[in-house]
Amino acid sequence: MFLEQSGNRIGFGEGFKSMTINLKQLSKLLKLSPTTVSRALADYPDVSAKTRARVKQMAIQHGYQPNPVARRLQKGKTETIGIVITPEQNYFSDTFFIDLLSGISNQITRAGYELILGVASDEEHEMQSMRRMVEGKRVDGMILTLIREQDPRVGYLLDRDFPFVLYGRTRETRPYAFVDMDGKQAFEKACTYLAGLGHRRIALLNGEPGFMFPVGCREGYESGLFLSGLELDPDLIREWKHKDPSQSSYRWTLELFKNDNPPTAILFQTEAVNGIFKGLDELDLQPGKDVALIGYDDLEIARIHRPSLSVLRPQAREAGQRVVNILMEVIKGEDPGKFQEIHQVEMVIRETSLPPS
Amino acid sequence: MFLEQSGNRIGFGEGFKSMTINLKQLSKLLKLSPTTVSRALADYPDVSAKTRARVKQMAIQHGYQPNPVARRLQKGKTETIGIVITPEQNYFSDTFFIDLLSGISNQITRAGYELILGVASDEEHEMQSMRRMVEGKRVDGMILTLIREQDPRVGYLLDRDFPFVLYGRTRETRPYAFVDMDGKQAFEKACTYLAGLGHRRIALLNGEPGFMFPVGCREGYESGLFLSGLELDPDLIREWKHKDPSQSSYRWTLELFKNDNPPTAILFQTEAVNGIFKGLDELDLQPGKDVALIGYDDLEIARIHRPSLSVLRPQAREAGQRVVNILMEVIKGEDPGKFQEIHQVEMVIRETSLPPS
DNA sequence: CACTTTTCCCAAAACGTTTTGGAAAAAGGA
DNA sequence: TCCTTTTTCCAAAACGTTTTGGGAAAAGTG
Repeated sequence: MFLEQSGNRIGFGEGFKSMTINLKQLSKLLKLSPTTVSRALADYPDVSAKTRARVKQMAIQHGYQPNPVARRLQKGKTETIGIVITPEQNYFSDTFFIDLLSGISNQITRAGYELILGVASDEEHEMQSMRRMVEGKRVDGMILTLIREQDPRVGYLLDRDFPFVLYGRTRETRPYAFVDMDGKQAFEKACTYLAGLGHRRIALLNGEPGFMFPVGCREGYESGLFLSGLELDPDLIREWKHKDPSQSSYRWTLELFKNDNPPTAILFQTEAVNGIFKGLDELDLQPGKDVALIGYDDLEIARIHRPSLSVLRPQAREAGQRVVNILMEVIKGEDPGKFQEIHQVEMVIRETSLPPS
Repeated sequence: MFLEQSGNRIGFGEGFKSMTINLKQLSKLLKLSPTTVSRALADYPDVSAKTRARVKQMAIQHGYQPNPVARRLQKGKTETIGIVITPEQNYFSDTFFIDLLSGISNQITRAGYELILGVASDEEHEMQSMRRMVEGKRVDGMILTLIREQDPRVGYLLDRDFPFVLYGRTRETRPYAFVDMDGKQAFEKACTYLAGLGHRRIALLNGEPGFMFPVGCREGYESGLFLSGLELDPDLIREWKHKDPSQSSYRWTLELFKNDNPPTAILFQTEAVNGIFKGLDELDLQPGKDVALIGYDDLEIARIHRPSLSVLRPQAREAGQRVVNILMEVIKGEDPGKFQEIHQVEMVIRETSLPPS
């Protein structure tokens, strides 16, 4: 094997002894032009089957992979998708978000793209991180999560026609692409289910206003009550704080039971479950027995706890994959308004959804 | 403002109306060569202060930012760092990991680099994802977390002299760079503290063998017992399963108290706390009152729970920043063996570390 | 003034791909 | 056979930077 080393630069990793071959070297080895080699590997029809096979074999043998940076420059694409998360995002606290991320990441890899991650401490840095990606030409598209009702990020991206997909929805009249869970249908289902068991006082411990996801939950709750012929009692609705789900839901739980006519069931986001359990414990109420509970999101704690928690379970992985597939279409130039998906949420009945005692 | 549009390509985002200017256009505007503009912006001394100022002002005015892809190609660097996480990694389950990631991300951004994220479902895909980054020339360096005692990733990277830094340690004789928490010192401190309160039967509910972090915990535990003049009783040591911390720690908690001479205190990783609480509850033992508890990692549950949990608290953010700073040095060609940091862990005494009753 | 040094700028090359626009050779058709 | 079509390949340009290797003008020096 007389492999000429001469053309082998140092670089792409400094101390790292690059044992990789580039297109020019490979073409020299094959006694072909770089053009032909490139086109052979890309399955262009204007290279004969015989040489194509020869090229591919040699490419594999030498472990040739086109340098992605060079390809990106030529193609005028970064082949990169951006996402920004925030630590306060307690959303992140369990399997749900990592499942979403897992679906996103795998699908991006499958497309030969890269996922770059920003971690921002607050809303301002979140915007800043996104702008760096967009204006710095570091990504071809953005994925947004934990959407607010009025979300400046969406306006920003729409204004400059930059490709993006939301996981969630926002209040915005211009068309945009999103994948969302049908929180409304989910809470409606849970609410009618509980009413069907005989519950008449069903409370809602909802997410903090400002974010979009509690809106659907509330709609579903109200619709569920209505369908079951129950009155809406504002005293049975409370909202936990996003920055501190446990503490705030704990306080609201105590509050709910100061009611003359306390609830026999609570609907809530599973994030808030620790506070609820603590509150009930303090009130000497048994979860599932004295108070029925259904949470939104199947976090680990829901399965672990005794009694195990009945939940509404969104399919995070699948949603993540859809987000990416849609984003790829939008990047290709498809009309974002065509891609608006609302996914069903399944209900998992476990031990905390019994009839009232 | 007569901005010539002619040179403005479509590309870098397709439908996205690029309102950005490139070096050539900027230099034309300034009636200077691209060379001079580039060098002015990079503060080379061979451009006069006057033109440098003029260039910078114009660059800001037009929001010029060098195209990172082009720069990377020329510089022969990707300006990108890779990290691969696994969802099963329950490590990920709370603030600890996101804090680490936050420190990493911010420091990387500060350096003008990018963080690309892989999400792998298991060990095999973890390796595969890393190889794609390394062999595909997609990153200049790797960050590794959740290190195993025998970790094939480390050997792989050492073999090809590829820059990397571990958060954690492994069994490997060749020198490599790492940032680790002093788990040994932490558990020793916790153990002697409990012994100082009068506890004589201190149990260790440790992480699963195979990973590196439980090794230090155990060493510290043993050393703490020794320093306090206590005997090591193998019956007081158990290991929870990484894939299912809550369930396994629950079972081991019950097991520990079948002992004729049961423990009055338990040291453990906070990840396992739910199982322990559940086990104690079932045994009608009050956490903190009947059994002292100190966990490793200050997760949200530790602060929320009543009684609140005494913990050992590693500084994840700072560690993340150090990992990046070190990685930058290693990429520059510095000897990795020079960078081996062990960070102290502070102990936070809350309500579950009282003397035995 | 003549020579050297310093200051300031720039043209050209390079990074590793893909695309463009042929061109030579082979095959087909009369 | 001659012309047309098809097949197969390739040289050159382009993507947007930074670096290299000067070179002209200005400033110093004797």
